[in-house]
Amino acid sequence: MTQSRTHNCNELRIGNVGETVTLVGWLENIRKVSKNLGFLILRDFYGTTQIVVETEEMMNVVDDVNKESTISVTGVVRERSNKNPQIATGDIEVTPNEIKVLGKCTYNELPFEINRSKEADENTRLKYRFLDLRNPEVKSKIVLRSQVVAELRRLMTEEGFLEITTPILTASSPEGARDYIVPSRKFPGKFYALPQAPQQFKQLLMTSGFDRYFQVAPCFRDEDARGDRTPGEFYQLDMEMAFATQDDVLGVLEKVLVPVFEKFGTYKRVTPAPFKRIPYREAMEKYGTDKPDLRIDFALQDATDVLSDIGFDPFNGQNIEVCVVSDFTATRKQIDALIADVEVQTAQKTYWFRMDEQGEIVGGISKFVAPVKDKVVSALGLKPGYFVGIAAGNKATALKTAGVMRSKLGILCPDHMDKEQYQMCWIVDFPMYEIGEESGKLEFCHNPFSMPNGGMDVLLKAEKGEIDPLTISAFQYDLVINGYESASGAVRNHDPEIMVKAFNLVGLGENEVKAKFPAMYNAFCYGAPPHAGAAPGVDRMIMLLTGEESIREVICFPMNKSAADVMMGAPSDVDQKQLDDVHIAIKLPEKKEEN
RNA sequence: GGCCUGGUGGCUCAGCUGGUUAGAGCGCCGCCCUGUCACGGCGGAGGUCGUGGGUUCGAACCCCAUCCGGGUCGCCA
Repeated sequence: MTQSRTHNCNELRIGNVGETVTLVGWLENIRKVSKNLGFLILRDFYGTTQIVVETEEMMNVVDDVNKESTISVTGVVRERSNKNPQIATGDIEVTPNEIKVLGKCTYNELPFEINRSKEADENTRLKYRFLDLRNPEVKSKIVLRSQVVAELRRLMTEEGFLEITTPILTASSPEGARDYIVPSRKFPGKFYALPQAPQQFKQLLMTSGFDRYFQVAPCFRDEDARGDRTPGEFYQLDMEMAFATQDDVLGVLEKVLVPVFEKFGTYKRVTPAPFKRIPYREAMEKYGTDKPDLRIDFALQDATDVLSDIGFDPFNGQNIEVCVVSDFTATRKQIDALIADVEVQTAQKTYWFRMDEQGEIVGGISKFVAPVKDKVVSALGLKPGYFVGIAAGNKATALKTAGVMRSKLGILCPDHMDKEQYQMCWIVDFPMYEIGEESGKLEFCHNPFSMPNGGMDVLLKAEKGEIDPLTISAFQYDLVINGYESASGAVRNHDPEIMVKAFNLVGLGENEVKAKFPAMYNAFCYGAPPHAGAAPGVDRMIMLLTGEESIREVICFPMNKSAADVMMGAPSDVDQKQLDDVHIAIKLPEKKEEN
């Protein structure tokens, strides 16, 4: 390059008129008006600037350059005769003396148009992610992510937290998700694992005397993807505090997250701290989920008493949960779509009826409801214009199904859901134990690291049969924002005796604790501080801040749903030499019989 | 792994009850145009309709199998 840039493409204003400048960037578009008049749009990271070509020679230069090549333009800034108020540099244009190609785009046709890349097929976008990211709208999400992470680091540091990195190559952990494993060259037949979270390391840091730790931590889990869950890897704002209580952790996170949401959120209304704390059981009863969207202004109601015995077979002897929605205006078509939607998501049938403007029970299962109208109306407080969505089944199923219906109804009824805000709450008092669906036996509900509420006493009582272990809650909490689980944490069980007792209840003993968490158990035997922490998910936080519904939009180079990187071609074959080095023999799954 | 849904020029999509030459917009190429800004006008190239098999006089369309996406459940803090 003979001349480096003097300005970026979002910089020149009317005050620069007359200056000779050099701009560099990508040739976004050429609007050719005649043989010797054309307009080039030059785009760089910062913005765009119009270049006007007014000679046939210069036009010939431009004609040979494919769009999306990088070029350098040296010329004079001039006031535009036709200004464009839509763009920051719309008052001026540059008349070039020299146009140089810096990096040729050898293709005259692209896989998609840059400014409309979001409409293209996702695998194509991911394969050409470097082009996709040229789209300012796409790029802006990554820029915002960088700013948010910088702000989180600043605020955490301000609160006295140290950022400490923990190993990426570590030991496989027996709990939770499938591990990504890495073969060892020096230890034939043994494997490292990538951490699912720095959980044990951060607890060891507490035991080492670090008082407040955090890390923007990569976490690896070999599980299938979702719209809001990437396969493979994701990032957490992992944090832990020594000698801290649940209140201390929730307080810090409220202090850090509220300003971030206020500053970077698409919506400017953010739940003020302290956030509402909803016990797990109450959340299930009222919303049918442990991640309720509190932007929706109605809760579930139990209608078992009024509806289970109306002679409608699916309700017979079942628990009935209903969503009662006032001023309901959705069409029959929308109701059908809603019912179908809920059925797909829950594999459960749902039912409905309405009270029309004349006060008659109509639609859906009204035939069965109309005979007991008075009872139903008074029990549910119905008025003309009300809609009732119904789920039936055992208690848990009815609640869960009605919970899904509630979230769909919210979207359908703007009067009942003010979307343009962030509604945060803590779900607290998660149960410590549950009956495993497969085993039928008592199991840990979440992870076994959490301190039971009541400590040793409550475990001893459960052991003696004085209380039901299912009633024991843990100091375990989730942060829920607009229906997304956005952070999860706990007061940890730092006492080896209580830990062993907690394992005793699920039929395991000291040996199992030692075998599963050798380093942590050992460390806790040398004097551990009570400690507590949490881990907000960074990717999901950026989704909420940007309003994106696909998590892949907030990750710079995401894998596709099947956990393939179609741009880099990962996963890929490796040389036999590499396999030999790490003592790996490949045994492929047998192919299905071909007929 | 189960269920739902999709696969038609480079991109986005239409294509009816199976009917003979598979369309549109954008992009690309050529010509025209002295103030465009989603520039405009005229013309053109570009498709084995994901793949394999079947039904039929005839298949983008119907059937079977299979591959590849997306959503969802299982799974997952």
